[in-house]
Amino acid sequence: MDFSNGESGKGIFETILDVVRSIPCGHVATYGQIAEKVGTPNARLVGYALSGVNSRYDDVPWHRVINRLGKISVRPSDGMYLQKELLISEGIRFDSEGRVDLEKYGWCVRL
DNA sequence: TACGTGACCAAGC
DNA sequence: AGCTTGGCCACGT
Repeated sequence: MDFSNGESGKGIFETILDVVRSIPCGHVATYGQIAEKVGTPNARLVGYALSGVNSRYDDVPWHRVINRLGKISVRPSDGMYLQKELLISEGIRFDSEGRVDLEKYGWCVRL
């Protein structure tokens, strides 16, 4: 991948990463919400961007990003256990189905 | 330039 | 909330 975007033309890639960085501690966001924040891409690109973060960036709380069902989208091979541990460390709880309460930990969606 | 891929989402059964 | 189908966009070869 060529991340040589420079300051002149920040690619959507970093744009998504920037939004992920803005996720507050102890909260989780869905791909759809991030997509909404970025304002452009489909949720699919969010997951695509994070796939790169997983192995390239370490300053992005990718573990706070989950799918619409409030479940971890990452495969066990990618570090899904790590994500669960990180979320638990933030105070987020998982149910028997490995899902998170979006109603409680959802980014700011709950009014 | 074109094809295939991907940590998704929405709608239909 | 279970499963299947279609669609969208950016990246790699």
